[in-house]
Amino acid sequence: MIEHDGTMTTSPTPRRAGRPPRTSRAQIVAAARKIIDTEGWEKLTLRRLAAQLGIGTTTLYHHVRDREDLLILLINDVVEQHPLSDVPTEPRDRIVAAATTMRDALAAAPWAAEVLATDGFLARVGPGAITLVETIVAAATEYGCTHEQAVRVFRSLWYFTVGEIVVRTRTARRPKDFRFAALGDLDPATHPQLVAIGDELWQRVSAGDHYEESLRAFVDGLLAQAIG
Amino acid sequence: MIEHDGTMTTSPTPRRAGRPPRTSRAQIVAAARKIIDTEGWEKLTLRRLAAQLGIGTTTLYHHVRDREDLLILLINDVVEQHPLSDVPTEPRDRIVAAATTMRDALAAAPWAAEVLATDGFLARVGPGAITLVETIVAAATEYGCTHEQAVRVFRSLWYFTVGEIVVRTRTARRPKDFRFAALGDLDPATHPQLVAIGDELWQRVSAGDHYEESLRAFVDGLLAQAIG
DNA sequence: ACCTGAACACCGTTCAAGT
DNA sequence: ACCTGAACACCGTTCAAGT
Repeated sequence: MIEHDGTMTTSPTPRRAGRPPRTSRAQIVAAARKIIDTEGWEKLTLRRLAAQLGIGTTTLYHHVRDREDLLILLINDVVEQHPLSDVPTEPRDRIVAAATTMRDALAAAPWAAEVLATDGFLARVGPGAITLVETIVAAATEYGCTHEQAVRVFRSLWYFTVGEIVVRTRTARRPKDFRFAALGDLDPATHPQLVAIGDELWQRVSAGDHYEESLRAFVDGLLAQAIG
Repeated sequence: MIEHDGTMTTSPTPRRAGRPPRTSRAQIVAAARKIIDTEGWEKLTLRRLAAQLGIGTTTLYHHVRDREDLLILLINDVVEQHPLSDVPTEPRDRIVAAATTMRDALAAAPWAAEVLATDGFLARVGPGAITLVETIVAAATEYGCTHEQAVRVFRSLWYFTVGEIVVRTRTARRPKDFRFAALGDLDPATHPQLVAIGDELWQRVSAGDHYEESLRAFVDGLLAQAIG
């Protein structure tokens, strides 16, 4: 059956009776990562993955519930590889560090945007991600938030992070000759500021990474609103 | 050919020579909305849409570039139906009003989450959405932001809004018996705050709509960071 | 207990041809 | 200029059967 605890079935520990498995979840994750790295994540299908593993497609269904389960498995793998290091003592900085770690892990998984837009994601996150949630909630509480306020702080930052990842992923895939829009072609009478800004500045700002700076503004705003 | 200006081909205005079209973009949008409303948005495929219109599937490709183009067409339609009303005079409130309008329009389009996670979205938004962008950027400028800061303010709020929509959509589709996670089952030694919060409070806070409140905190934080 | 091929029920998109 | 059916090249998932 499916081990949701991530147990590797190649473990030498004696298991339930029956035919021993030839395929482990660890092997599946490794093969999936190989496909993603060499062919691109869009090419990751259950059929290809089975072929890569040299097994029948339907065999995969003994190890993952469905395609979504596979993607979440991969996300948890990536999060596990991005541990929170150098935890700051100041609660405010700790929130920023934990959220930035979440962002960096998701940014390293180009398929995150698709997973985040599907059902039941938060229900299946692994221990690594849960620890980041605890870190943020605990820091907010330490700062003086009630439990309810702390949960709201987490959710707000989670929305911001998910949005940044979704938009970032889309932008990265964008063809080179892409232009946000012809801002210069807009009517200056109705859109004076966008015309004044122009395509060049817009694109330059969009290309920059201002996640942490905006995150800090958000944290400050949320904590000020909660504590006063 | 494809009219990206949204011109209805049923218009009585004389058009380029040739066989007159039997299908208009307006008809396509109407048929798509009917499928979404009656069968659910997941059932909206090009094949079904063509069947609904009583035309061949391939005929659709004369009116929309591809599936993504269709979805963006639908988004623009929804945004057009959610105009920004009662524009506040105070810049800060104007930003909040414009962002909330964006959110409300996207929340009314259950397929928005998928579109937002695909390529080239911002490049194809219609006039209604562009006006909301101008409103936010202009208000930030009026408050004292430079153009660069104003663009950053918009992008930050856009991330937050996209994330809220993506997470909200997923949560809405979630089966009734869903539980975020068994927070009570976590080890109190490693996750004391999450255990203390518990499933009941977490779910209650998650179910609530705190978009505008958090948005206001974000706007305050961003403007304070920019202006000091 | 684990693995399998065949089959089911679909997709989006392209192409050459019709009116 | 507009419309079309057939075909291409796939999908995820289920099922009954094998070892």
